[in-house]
Amino acid sequence: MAIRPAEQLIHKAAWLYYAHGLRQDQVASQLNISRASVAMYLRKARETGIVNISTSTQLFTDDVLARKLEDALKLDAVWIAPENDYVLDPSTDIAVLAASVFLELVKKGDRIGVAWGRTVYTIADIMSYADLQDVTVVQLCGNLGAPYSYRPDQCTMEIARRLNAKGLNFYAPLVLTTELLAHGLRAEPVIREQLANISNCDLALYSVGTVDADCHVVKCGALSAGEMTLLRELGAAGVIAGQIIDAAGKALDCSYNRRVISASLSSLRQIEKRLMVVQEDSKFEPLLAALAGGLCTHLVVGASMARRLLDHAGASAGAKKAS
Amino acid sequence: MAIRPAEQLIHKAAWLYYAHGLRQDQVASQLNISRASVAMYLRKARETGIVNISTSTQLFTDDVLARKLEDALKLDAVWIAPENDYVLDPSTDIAVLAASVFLELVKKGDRIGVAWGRTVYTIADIMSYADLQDVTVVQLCGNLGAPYSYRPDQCTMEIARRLNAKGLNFYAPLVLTTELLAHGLRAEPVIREQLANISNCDLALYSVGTVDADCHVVKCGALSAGEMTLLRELGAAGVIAGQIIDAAGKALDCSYNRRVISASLSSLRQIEKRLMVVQEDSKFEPLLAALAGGLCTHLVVGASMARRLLDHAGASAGAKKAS
DNA sequence: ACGCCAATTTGACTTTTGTCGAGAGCCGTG
DNA sequence: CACGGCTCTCGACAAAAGTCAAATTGGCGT
Repeated sequence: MAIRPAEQLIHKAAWLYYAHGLRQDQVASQLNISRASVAMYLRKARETGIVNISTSTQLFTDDVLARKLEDALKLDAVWIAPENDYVLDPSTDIAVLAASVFLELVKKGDRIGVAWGRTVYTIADIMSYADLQDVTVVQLCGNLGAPYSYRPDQCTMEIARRLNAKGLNFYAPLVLTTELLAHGLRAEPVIREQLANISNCDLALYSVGTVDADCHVVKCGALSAGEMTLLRELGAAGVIAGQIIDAAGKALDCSYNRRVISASLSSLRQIEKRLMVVQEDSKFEPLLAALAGGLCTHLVVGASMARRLLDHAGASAGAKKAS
Repeated sequence: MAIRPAEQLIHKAAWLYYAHGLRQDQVASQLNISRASVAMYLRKARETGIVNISTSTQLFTDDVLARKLEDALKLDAVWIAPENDYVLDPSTDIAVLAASVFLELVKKGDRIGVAWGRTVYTIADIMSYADLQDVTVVQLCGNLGAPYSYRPDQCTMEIARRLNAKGLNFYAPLVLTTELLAHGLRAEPVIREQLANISNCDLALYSVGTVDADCHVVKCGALSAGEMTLLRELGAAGVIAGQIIDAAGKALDCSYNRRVISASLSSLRQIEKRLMVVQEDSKFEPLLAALAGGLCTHLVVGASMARRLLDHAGASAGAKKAS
């Protein structure tokens, strides 16, 4: 192995600056380079993850609203991203928070299941680097050949890369044309093994999808808008790991679900920590469905969604009491 | 436990600054406090560990180890050859690394002192070619007529050849039979000049030798095994450029050292960059002696040796603190 | 061997951050 | 209710960090 002077220098600069607390000009004279170069190296160090800066997310769990939601929804932990007027896109806030939360939840040696979607990919994209030994990131559901940049395998690999973990991909289409074919494919050893191992995960990361005519699964071509309309009439309430669930959080009894290659809801429920992240307020009903189905133990949402959830929980509790 | 408002502010400031990348003045206006307060909160956040800044550990194990060693041993630079399970001979790795380090340290117009030994010769042997004008390679110690392939003059000439540099040899025996003769030879103009010029070197390359019964100097016939045993009882701890040093890195007061024609330790210490390369783990004690004697500013070792050195440094630091 | 291109490094400049003393608010006490 | 003693906050200045065009270096093709 040839030594990489650049990386060597970056590392030395980062070490002296962050671990030793030297100033940049001191680092510069130590390494016989200009201070400007030191500044550049330090930026690279931050970008490449040679140094990690992480902040505690305690603030967001200590929120009164978060506590109330934990109680109301019987969740292990809830984080609420505050609404900030200075940020253009509140959903970014949620993703940033989710990334931090995710990193806090990951432990050495964990096996992590990752689903797919814009939310998950956004989280992966802003997640800071870490090096967690023996962590394995597994893909929870099949792929779609769609021209989307956030394919399941990409989400998995990107997160694995950021954590310096092992990525375990799973190359099957998310949905097949016939149930028979899906059944056969699920029986394939390489697929079966992957699916069987999902319940051994320690942590899952997913969002929930809507069931609109222009929702994610439709855009990806897994379903046509017409089929989706039909499914909604049958009770479709949300999408979890590529599967349609009803308002109770159960897998909808439909041909589509039977043609999907993905982690079963029951295996997902066996994962100890199920981190659900919801960015858009429009996902209220799908989220309720996922919560009803016990598909979530840890939740990251925005403040407005949190309030809606709490109102809803309060209202239904009140209704129950009244009845 | 509800956190106190002050702590809440610290968390918020830390979050906005570190996770969101806002500037301090933006954080200040967001929280309706002055920027000065923000700066103070951020310091508190770092001090109390609400934000964590860490340099990557697993991913750059060897680099981190090197930085720690630099700190512990007060060296200018340390390089650590990683341990690869797939390489049969780890010492080759060290030599390869040492050769590139050496080439990096050489500057135009430098004068380089080269000692001798298997390590140095191995380095010379695998060193890639370079064209360094005005570089002069000088021999640090006298020759031995032994049938070894790595005589001091060979090491010097080989390195000079590789660098396309001028080699300055020095034809005197390493050790003479009487102190008087050694004294006389050292006074010879041609020898004296060479020795006097050693402190003008910019870079030195050497390893350290052991003081076993079958060590290098014994094998070369400079000393008999019996003499070496005696010397070890007198405190011999290692061999540098043909001279015996004690555990403190000082030249051992003995007849042998007085009969040696070599660069004095004090002249070696005047060389700005002293690159020491140690391949064998068995050279631990000799290396400690050389380090104690300040005979090394740049160090290339293997990972296991590095760990031993760090353990030792940590232990002695602990002992000092305890006493 | 030569000159050209890309990448790196630098010095000078701007912006951002750290620090310090002054002052404002708060609370228990006389 | 006025008064110290206390902490917290602010404004202004000094120090440090970030940035960018220009210069240098090193590699590569002719």
